[in-house]
Amino acid sequence: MGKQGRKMQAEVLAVLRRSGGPLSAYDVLGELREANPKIAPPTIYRALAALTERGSVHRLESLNAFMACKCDQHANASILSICDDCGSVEESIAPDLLEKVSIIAGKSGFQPVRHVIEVHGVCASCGTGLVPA
Amino acid sequence: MGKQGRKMQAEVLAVLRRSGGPLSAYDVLGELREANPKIAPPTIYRALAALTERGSVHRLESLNAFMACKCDQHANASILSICDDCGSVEESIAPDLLEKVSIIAGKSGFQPVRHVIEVHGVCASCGTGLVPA
DNA sequence: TGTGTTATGATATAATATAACATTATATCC
DNA sequence: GGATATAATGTTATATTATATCATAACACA
Repeated sequence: MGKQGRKMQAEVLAVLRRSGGPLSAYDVLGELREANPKIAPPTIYRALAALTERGSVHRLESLNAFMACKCDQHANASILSICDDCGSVEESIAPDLLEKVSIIAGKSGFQPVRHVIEVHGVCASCGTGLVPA
Repeated sequence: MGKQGRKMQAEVLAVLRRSGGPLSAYDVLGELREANPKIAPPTIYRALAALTERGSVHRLESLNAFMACKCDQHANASILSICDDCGSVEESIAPDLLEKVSIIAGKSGFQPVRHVIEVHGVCASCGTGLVPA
């Protein structure tokens, strides 16, 4: 992979961590271009692909965005709860649930490889007061 | 909504049904342009939005594609099993699983509104022979 | 060192999606 | 019916997301 690749990955990860929330690839690109205006999209996408593969970064498929993994225990896929009001995202780990999904998906011989579980809704702080008795 | 909107939705749905599998919005656009070359992307996206809202069509977030619902019982979100080899997609219905997902996502007060559950892997026919004893 | 392999850089462009506004159809009121 | 408001649709343009392609550079190792 080479040093430069790792360095770029570290920089991309740093940007995502600083942000705390999901960023588009072009958001990341924009930030890194402040230091180095010559960076091109494929560079970012390559770094994101490596980070995603490794589990340090999650891709939010329903948002076309990326986020640093917060749980530091990413053997398993996460359940991502996305607040449509404020854009915040929470991660939940639930290996048994993944297994249930796999079983259902696998009913007719399908072999699961990767799980995408995203839940859109309203987070606790945005939802306060919205639920009458 | 008007007659023309409904007609367009019917045509889009027909294209998706004929295909059987997932199509991108631009695939649909291409097909419909054979009959009417002047159709523009927003027309397709509006029809797809209406169909998706109604549940007749599923959006595959991890594929940026759309597919006619096959189960004709779409009160609940589906679990979509996507074969990365042949591109075929299977739908499964599992309301109890959705509820479990909701419970997990809802732990810290999050209120789920929409579930995205997609499983990538290899379908039965593509996987044949790949699993040694 | 030479040679094959893999990673990176750079350019361009493809693919996906929506903003913005003009136009047309539909409803409503008088 | 005609005037006016409302909402749906058409049209143009452009924004956003992602990748193909090929050139170049680093590396592995005989």
